[in-house]
Order: sequence, then C-alpha cells, then structure tokens
Amino acid sequence: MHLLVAQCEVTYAGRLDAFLPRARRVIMHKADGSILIHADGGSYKPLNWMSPPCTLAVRTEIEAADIQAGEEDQPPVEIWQVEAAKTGDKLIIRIFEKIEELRLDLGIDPGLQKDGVEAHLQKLLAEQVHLLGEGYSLIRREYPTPIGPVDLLVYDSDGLPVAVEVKRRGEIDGVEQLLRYLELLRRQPEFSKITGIFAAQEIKRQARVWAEDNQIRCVVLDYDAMRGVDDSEGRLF
Amino acid sequence: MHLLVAQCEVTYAGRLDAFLPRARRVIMHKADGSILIHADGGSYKPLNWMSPPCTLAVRTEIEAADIQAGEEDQPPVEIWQVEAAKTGDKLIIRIFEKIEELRLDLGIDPGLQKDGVEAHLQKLLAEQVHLLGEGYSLIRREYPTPIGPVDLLVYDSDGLPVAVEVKRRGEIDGVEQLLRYLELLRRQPEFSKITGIFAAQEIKRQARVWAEDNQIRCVVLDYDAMRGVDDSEGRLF
DNA sequence: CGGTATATGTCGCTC
DNA sequence: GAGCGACGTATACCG
Repeated sequence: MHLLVAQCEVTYAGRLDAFLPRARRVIMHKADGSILIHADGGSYKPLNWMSPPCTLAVRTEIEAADIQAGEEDQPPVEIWQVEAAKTGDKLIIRIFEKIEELRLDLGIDPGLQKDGVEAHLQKLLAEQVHLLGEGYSLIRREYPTPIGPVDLLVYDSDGLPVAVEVKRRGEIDGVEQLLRYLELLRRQPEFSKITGIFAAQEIKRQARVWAEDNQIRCVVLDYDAMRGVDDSEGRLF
Repeated sequence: MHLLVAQCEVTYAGRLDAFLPRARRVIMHKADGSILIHADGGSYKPLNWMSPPCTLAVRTEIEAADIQAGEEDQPPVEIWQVEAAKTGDKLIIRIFEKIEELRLDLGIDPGLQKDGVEAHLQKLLAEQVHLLGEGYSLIRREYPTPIGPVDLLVYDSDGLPVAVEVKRRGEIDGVEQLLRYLELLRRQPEFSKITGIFAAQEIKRQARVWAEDNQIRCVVLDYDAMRGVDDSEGRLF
C-alpha cells in the first residue's frame, strides 16, 4: 500500500473522458495494482480510479514536452501513467506537490465475513419450503434456464410446479425477472401450468401490484425467524 | 480528512451483518462524515464503510466492559462508534495499534468534469434524428409517462409515433424498459400504433434477439461520428 | 470469455 | 421521501 497526499491533476480516458483540475487529494495505490484518488467528500467513492489489472509507470524525470502551457513556473514533480492493457483505459496523474507519503505493508486481509445476503435467504427458504404454503416441496435450487437460473423450483400442494424468485428487497426488476422465467418455462410441456411466487423480506408496493397483476403470489419472508429456526451454522455475533 | 493506519477489528450491523477480523488496514474519515476501511486489495471498494450522514464517537477511555475475552493482554486503544441515525446502521471499529496517523486539510474539491455519458448520446441523437431513418422527426426528449420518461419520442416517415430508448450499451434491461413504455403508451388512442426503436452504441446479442422478437428495431449508434457532426460544445481534450 | 444476477450497490433526478 | 434510471457501476458465478 502506497499512500500519497498531493496537489495533483488527473485525466481519465476510457469508457468516458474525465478531468480533475489541480487540487490536494489522497492517492491510494494498493498492492493489487488498483489506484484510487479520494477527495474529502463523495463518501465511499473515489473521484477517479483504475481497477486492476493495470500497469503504473511513475516518471520523475520531467522533460520540457511534459510541461503544459502556464505550468512553466511550477512544473509537475512526478507523472503517473496508469494503463489497463485489456480495455485501453488510461489514467494520468500529474503531481505538482507532495504533501505526505506513506509506504505500508498491510499483509493479506482475512476478508469480510457476511451474513444476511440473498444467498442465505434462498438457502433458508429451500430448507423451509412450508413457508410458501401447506404441502409445498422442493424440486431444486438454481434451476437452470437458457436465460438464467430460477432461484427455487417447487411443487405446490397439488403437485404443480412453481417458480420462486427470492429477493432481499422485492422491486419491479425482480418481478420482471420471474415473468421472463415463467414465459420461457411455460413453453415446455411439463411446465405448461407453472405458476410464480415472489418472495422477499420486503416487497415494494409497485412490485406487488405488478406481480399480482400477473398472477404472481407475493410472500414476505422474516429472515430473523427463518434463521432462528435453522441455527445450525450459528451466528456471527 | 483523517487517515489512520491501524490494527483493527470491525463489526457492521445494518442491511446485513458483517465482521472484519483483526488486521492492519487504512481507515479514512472524510470531512463529509463518511468512513472507509480499506485493505490492500479489493480495488475500488472499501472492505467496510459508512455513508453520511452519520455520527462518529471516538472513545479513548477503555473500560473493563469494553474488553472482550482473550484481549486482556492487548486491549483496544480506541473504539470508534459510527452510527447513521436514519437507517440505524452501526459500525464499530476497535483499534488495537495505531501505525500511522495523518490529519489533513484538503479543501473543497473542484470536482470531476465528465464527457461521454448517455445524456450526451441522447442529446446528439435528438439533434440527428435522421440517423433513425429517412424522414424521421423529433416530437420531444424525455417524454413523460407514469412509469418514467421515454428517452425520445419521434415521428417516422409515415407520421406514426415511435418511442426510442437510448443506451450506451444495449442489454436486455433496456429492451424491457422500452417494452413497458410501449405497452403503456398503446393504451392511449393517439399512440395505439406506436412502435419502438432500441438505439445504442453497442447492442448485445440477447438484447437484439429479445428486441426483434418483440418487433423492436435496433439501431447501432456511432458516438464519435455523431459528436463529430455536432462539435458545438468542443471537446475536453 | 460472454451471460446473468447480486450489491450494505451509490448517485441523481423528478414528483 | 418514494420511485426510477444510470453508473467508467463492480463482482461473483456459471457455462
């Protein structure tokens, strides 16, 4: 990890073109090759960045050709040229004054342990299919179709197939996704009568309207209760 | 801007629960209130963070109750409690050893100047409607509907209305979006015969199939050529 | 490598 | 504040 606080000017050319006028910023060069330029705002997001894989060439020998009009009095002290070979993206950082510089060995991070993402919800629901209704049974998780996997495929109490889309937050996109699956699956004779269930921790009003307008049943899931029933893996805290 | 390099352990409780075991990391506290925890990998993204508005309380007086089992030999030197009042999200950073610490005044950043985003593409196409076909004319940009604005509404050479969805990269979502607009607009008598055009710099195969399967014409746009024709605003570089 | 779905997505706009 | 669309979305997973 290399941290540099400096007066700098940045140009980016890639999926778009962008320019950062001269100002004091924090430049972070990570061991994975990525480069981030952070200002004192904008939260979470760097003003500009390059993702790995990319190459960094630092030039400290500044030649006359590197100096732009109006910079004669204070030319850059370093020019960082960052390039992603694959995409052709380029980032050029012109450093005019270094304010602080740190080189650190952080080691490899043990990484973030997460709990509560959609995968957990889907797994728990697969184990607790009765939450969808009396007499439901699991066919399989991640049932493959040519346009992506259906989260859960189950039988209802009449033995008819049901496609279930699981979301943490149920919005209109999720309903559309389920509708695409249903349309495709109904073309196969064994699924001609398939129905849909939209299951989520929270279902937005529009999503519910759109779903029910299309004969899709909505089921609200209680993650804490579901995780409480199946406590086999234990909790993080 | 406050930069701290430290041995730390982090817990987050919010939309999900997460935990970061003890390790050396860079903690960035920005003037806007945001807090980012970066490791030496993961590119762009912090391992963990809090977005403003949030409050930070730094406790340096560590009491017996703050020390967890197994930490008796080396208790935390500081505990940062970050909280977002609105969402109830909580982030707790337990700092065991400070390695480097910087406090900086970066000032307000002049910000990023961008060029080449979708808005620009849409504006250019509105000025060059002929690219959609002979005899086309513009009705208006951002034509409002109850489910969002249609990028461009135009007349074709027969004077029939056409809804145009403009994208930089045309994927299946964009086609769905256009289909929703068409379905809604067709309920109005004046748009009963409306058709659709999907215009993008690049159109993915699946998107093209789905579009043409639904009687939507696809048009590939050449951004450089379009911007070359209308050079009124000049370029960044 | 393309296609698809997820994300503590975040951000910005309109209503 | 909700709803909706864009983002240099990034990232993981799967064929």
